[in-house]
Amino acid sequence: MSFTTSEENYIKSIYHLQQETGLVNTNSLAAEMRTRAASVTDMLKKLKTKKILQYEKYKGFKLNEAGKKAALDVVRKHRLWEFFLVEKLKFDWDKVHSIAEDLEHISSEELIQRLDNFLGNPSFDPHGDPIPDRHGKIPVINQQCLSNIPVKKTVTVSSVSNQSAQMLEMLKHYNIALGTQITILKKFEFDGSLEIKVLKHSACIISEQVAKNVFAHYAQ
Amino acid sequence: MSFTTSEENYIKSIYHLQQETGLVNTNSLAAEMRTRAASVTDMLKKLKTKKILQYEKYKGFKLNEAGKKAALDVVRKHRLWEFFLVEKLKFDWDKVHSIAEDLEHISSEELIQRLDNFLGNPSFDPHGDPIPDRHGKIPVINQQCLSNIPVKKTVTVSSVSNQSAQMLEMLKHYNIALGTQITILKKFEFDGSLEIKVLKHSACIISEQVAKNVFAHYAQ
DNA sequence: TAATATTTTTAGATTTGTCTAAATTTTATT
DNA sequence: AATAAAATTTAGACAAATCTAAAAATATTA
Repeated sequence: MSFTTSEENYIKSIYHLQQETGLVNTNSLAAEMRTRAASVTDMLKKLKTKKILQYEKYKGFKLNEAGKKAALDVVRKHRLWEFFLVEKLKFDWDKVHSIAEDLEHISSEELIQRLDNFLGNPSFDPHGDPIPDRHGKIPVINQQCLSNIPVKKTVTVSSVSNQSAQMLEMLKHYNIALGTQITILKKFEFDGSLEIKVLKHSACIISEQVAKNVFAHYAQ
Repeated sequence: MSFTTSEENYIKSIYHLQQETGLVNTNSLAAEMRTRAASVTDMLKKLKTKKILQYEKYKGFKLNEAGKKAALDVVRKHRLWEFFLVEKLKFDWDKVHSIAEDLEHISSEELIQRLDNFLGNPSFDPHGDPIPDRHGKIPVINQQCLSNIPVKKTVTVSSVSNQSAQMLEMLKHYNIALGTQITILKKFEFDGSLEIKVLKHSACIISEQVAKNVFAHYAQ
């Protein structure tokens, strides 16, 4: 089954939302996609006739297995292109999203398989997000946000959930990047902020908001 | 000025045709694009309002300077992507055209400039076609089809004008690729066929049809 | 040059994806 | 439970890109 660019964008957004809420509702999808609820309803009918959506009027909706596979195909393409843009073309990681949004809709199995091989079959994109394989299998990593890491433990940064330019700016300031090793020194109950030691740098304090968005895992 | 994918495809085809005939007419563009004459007329009106086309009803049409620059932008993107697909992803050169047809419509100046640098600013694509620079300047090469090379001269293959799978098959058979050195041994007046010597291979005879489609230049 | 053929354009329809405004259904609140 | 509010869907419109069929303009030829 093949999909239009617009269909793929809806599929991707539904997948994203249903990861968090199970069932998705019309308004939240409209908000996510910056479109109108009426447009969402129109597309839902189309996706239902394509048999990739469980959808009953007024009841909410979610992708079925075929729909999830379709979503993972798009996610795979998106993340492989992001990896390419950062690793090969030397883009900053916060500049690649919108270009990858276009590239992800190029439909050629062989292109993506060759790109995957050319890049060395990476498991995670430049933001630390897992890259599904061609069967839709997602690599797992035992990661936790910094707030949930106990004091005195040392961990390696594996992903960042807020990928805004503002967040990137903060992380640069703290010398935090993917792969950076961090030791948790102290937790402040008052505001949830953390004192941390970034390897090769002096100790510093990060807010709870930052700590909740930076994910890390224990040494492999 | 930016263009839709459809507009870009028309612009590219008009450019291609007007290189050969100067003025382009509706039916030949419809044939080239495998669409209907009525659709062409519709698009011509649009391109005229965008001020990139000289067009008078029933009189034929051609791109003006702005239109040519737009066409060269698309050609540049197409050929850079083809180069990427062959050199980096190891596609066969006859498999890349349709994928490059999609990639060429991704619009990001920075993407293309970075891709160009990543590829080492190539001057010619895998078919030997020149890659315009970002200003629309086309590298020139003193090339001639094999039929026009005098007997006893040795030349280097620089491009192939017919890029069909069938042609590729023939060239593989003759051990001819871009960069191959060929000596013209004899011309047969009867049917225009040529006896040639491909470097490191024994002499063979190619038809006039092949000779007219293989371009070559004298040693740099 | 008058009749015929070809080319090109117009008129009107279709599909996809979107929108606004109104109607309907569901949910929340008094 | 009745009413108000919120969420969702429907109805109808629009723009882009295409198409078919018919009309208009141009070119060919007898």
